[in-house]
Amino acid sequence: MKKYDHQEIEKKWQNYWLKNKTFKTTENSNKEKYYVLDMFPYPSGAGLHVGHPLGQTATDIIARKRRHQGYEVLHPMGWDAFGLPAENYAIKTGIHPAITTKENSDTFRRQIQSLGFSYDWDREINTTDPQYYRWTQWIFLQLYKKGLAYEKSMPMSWCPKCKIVAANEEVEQGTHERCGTPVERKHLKQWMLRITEYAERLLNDLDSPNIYIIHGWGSDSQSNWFERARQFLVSKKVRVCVPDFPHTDNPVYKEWKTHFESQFIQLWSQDILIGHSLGGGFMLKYLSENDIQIDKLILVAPTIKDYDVLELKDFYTKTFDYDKIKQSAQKIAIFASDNDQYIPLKDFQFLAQQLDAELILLPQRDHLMDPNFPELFEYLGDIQRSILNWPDKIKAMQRNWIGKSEGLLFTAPVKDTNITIQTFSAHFEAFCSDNFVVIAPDHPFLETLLEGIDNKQEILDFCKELIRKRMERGFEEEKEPEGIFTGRYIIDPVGNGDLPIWIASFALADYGTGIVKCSAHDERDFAFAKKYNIPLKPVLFPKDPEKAEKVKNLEVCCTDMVDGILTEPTEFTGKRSGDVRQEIIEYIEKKGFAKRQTTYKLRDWIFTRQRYWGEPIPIVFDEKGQDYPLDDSELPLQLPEIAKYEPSETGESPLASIDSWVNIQGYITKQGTVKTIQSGDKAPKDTTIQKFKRETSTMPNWAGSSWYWLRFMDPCNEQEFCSKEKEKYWGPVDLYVGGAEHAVLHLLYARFWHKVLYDLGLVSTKEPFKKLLNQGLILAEDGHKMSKSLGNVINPDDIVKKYGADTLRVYEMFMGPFEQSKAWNMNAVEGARKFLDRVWRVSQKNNKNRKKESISSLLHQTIKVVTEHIEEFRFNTAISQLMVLTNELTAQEEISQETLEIFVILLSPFAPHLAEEIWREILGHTETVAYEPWPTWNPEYLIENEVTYAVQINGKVRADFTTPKDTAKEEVVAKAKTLENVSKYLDQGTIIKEIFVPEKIVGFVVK
RNA sequence: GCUCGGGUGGUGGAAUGGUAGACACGAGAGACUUAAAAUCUCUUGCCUUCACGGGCGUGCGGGUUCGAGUCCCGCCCCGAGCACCA
Repeated sequence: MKKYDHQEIEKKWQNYWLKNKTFKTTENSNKEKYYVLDMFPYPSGAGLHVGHPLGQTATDIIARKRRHQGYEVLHPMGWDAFGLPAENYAIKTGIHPAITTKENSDTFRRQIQSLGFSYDWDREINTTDPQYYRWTQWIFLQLYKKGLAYEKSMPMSWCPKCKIVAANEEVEQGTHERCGTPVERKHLKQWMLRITEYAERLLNDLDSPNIYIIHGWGSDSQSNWFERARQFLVSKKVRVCVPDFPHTDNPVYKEWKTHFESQFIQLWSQDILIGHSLGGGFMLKYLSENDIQIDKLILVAPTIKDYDVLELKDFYTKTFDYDKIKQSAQKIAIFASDNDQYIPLKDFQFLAQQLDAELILLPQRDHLMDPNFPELFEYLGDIQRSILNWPDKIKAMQRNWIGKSEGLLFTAPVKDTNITIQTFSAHFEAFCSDNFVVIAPDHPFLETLLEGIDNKQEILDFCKELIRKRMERGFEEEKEPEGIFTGRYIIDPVGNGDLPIWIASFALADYGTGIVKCSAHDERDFAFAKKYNIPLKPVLFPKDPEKAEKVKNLEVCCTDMVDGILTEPTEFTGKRSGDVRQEIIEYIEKKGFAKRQTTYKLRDWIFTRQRYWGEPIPIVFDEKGQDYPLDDSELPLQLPEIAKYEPSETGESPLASIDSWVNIQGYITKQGTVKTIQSGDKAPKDTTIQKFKRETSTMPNWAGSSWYWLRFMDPCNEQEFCSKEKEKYWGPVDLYVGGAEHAVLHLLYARFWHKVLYDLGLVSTKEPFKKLLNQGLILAEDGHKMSKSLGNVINPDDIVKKYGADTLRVYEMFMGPFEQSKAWNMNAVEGARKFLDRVWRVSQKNNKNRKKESISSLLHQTIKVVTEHIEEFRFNTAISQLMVLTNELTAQEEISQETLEIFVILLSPFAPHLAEEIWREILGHTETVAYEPWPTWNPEYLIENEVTYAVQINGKVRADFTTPKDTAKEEVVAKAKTLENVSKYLDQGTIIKEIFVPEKIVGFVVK
């Protein structure tokens, strides 16, 4: 027998796949598409580590299985190659980062190819390629033109020794991690992106919508296309509700309103309302009269007046509040026909105009009642494609990061001045206790506030010291808060008198308004007040008299709001504070003390780095310092060659030192963009040649990864970043797999850019990644993280060489649940190899003439389990099922061609080289196994002829027996009673209950 | 503190409320071999029993149920992420 020579086999088929472009993606619109994407790696000098193939094997298994199942699969790979390591290496060695990047990506490509992944290498992209980053720059310009990019002077961490701006993650405890020098704060102008403008949508779209379909006059949930639409949405796993409204022939608006509201607790801002005919009219009236925020309003042949039908009079006010409706929904669409027997076309046009709605006109379709409604279903399909299927953990992290909180904004005059300040409070239940105010030491308003105070300078110096200490502390929590009195008071709008304003070390300038009203009922505020002897007035007391006494004597603060009682104002006395939140808001708002306000923790995105190795920002400044976007024809704005990679003395990017690059001549086009011009050339008519300076900062390395999944759809397009047609076909990414470390930054930035492109009409979905999964961490054998310094790093090359790529793939998939961290185990690697050895031996027992098989039940069981478990990302159990089958086949003398073929196809996603070898060399096929149809299981074969019953006495198993499958219940129970170890127990009492679970359990309850 | 996971043999891990421990690693025994490796077969949660069997077992304490690793209530521990967010 031939030996299983993994080195020979794997090399052979890898070359074959590459040479024949076996995995080249085509765009066949007859097939259903599937886009499966890995988070593309940064090609570091260290090469691939064993964590990379974990996610990549999983996506490869899915991609291969989908190809077997007849999908058109997009499965690409590329390099996120801008970034610090290559630049730092360049500073040290003088080697151009492009050279390092190329070497590293070559290594990565070789390593990835050695694992047999089925990527389409014709679509490989690299973010540092000018043909790629011209589009990164182009998208930046779209943001700029939309007003989403702006310049702002920001304090940055500056290392005086390295003369370099350090990123936050490079600063450790106030010192530069590379050289240990304390960093300084330096104000530098930075480009910012207004991600905060999208905060609400980034938050809301994490939740999936509810869709409501509202029927019209004389119909119900089963009429027209409603039931089909419901089924369609249910099949796409969208929550949908099609209520039946009362008295449909004689509808009453009030009744419908009550009924509609009974269908939901609250309409959320991601919800979608679809109304047909009178259902549309109902929605128009409802949204005119109620303050509702929804995502989409879809009106299908809506009625906008009663058309003198008596029964409908109740639904139409004289005019709808079109502005209010417009503000209720993010998007409004109207489906209508030009030959509607009830409604004239001009009414639809009028409505579309009033609502700024998209009018989708379908010729000759009457009142749109046909159950077939492909246009609407396609529209709903687009909605469905935007709904996220992400781990709760990642969603929670994003919510946390966005950090929405709703509270009250109080406005108060400052005593002895003519200025007012605003304070934000999310926990205002104890507002009667507010006794002092704190302001952040770095609050920009501080100077103004202190105007006229005697010891102003002393206070400002103290603030400086507080800020210095905060920097030094870094991410450590403060042990003891510090502060100083400003000498100012506010006149409390809610009537607590004059409250002193303190500067407090714990107050944050960039959260809320940076100023807080404080009370005795917050642990931190309480500690601060005690330290500085600020008088306190507790108003909430626990029911426990002993505890209440302690609060009264200011020994402890009471943070337990639910048990507390608000003592003033009297309206609330005797109520538990947690129950009166809403009442308090109304009370305060009514009295005009404060306004509702929502704040977010999310900050705008600092989009510039003073570095060389990044995308140049395509902005220029005229001699007055006014900024202009470069004209599209100027893209890509290429990185110039440079002699020294160090940043300049002033903290500017190294690019600033290249005069010939920075200083240019050009003119302003009619569109307000700037085109450069060679000296000596003439400017077009009506324009003048001016001097400009280029922006010298580069983009952060998150930029290139914020849209790359779109480029994979159309990687060679020179006219657009991606054609609309291709985006419509491939988008969104169906499955996205990568490390959880990107839970917030990358995934939030990517969603942000995608939404901007969506708003510009350049992509068709609101969200880029439909399903997201994070692979678990692979730890070293000792359970610690793998690291060079510990010397416990496993290099995939070594495993591939010694055991083979298929072994590595099977091992990593068999280690445990995909999303869980797990430790490497060399013995288990050998176990995976032994499994493949056994498969190899089994394959030699192939007999082409053999027909019948005695193991068809197990075979079909295996098809079912492997098929289902791959889909559920339960690769470990899928493999264990293949092992069970292999062990059974090992016991067989010979194996039929058919059985072996099925087995090989099932194995091929996991161990593609071995599967291809058996498929071609043993089973004798001439084409690749990769596109063979995936086997299906026959439920009939799953049924065993014999079943085993367990017999339980009072829930404990006492015996078991096998019997033919169809044995009647009475017979099974009777047989169970005769068993020796059962009758023994039955004799000890009387049977008070018999339990029979078909094909599983016979139980007796004996007393 | 908040959020999200998780706790099952010596180990990694399996178990739509229905025979806990599939599959694999490790360990032990045997077959083949001069021998070893490889391969194949058997055993392997703990306690008890010559054996049949019995008892105990899924972090802890309760509950629901004929029956709970699984569902409910109350805790403990571990991991990850966020955190001076008013």
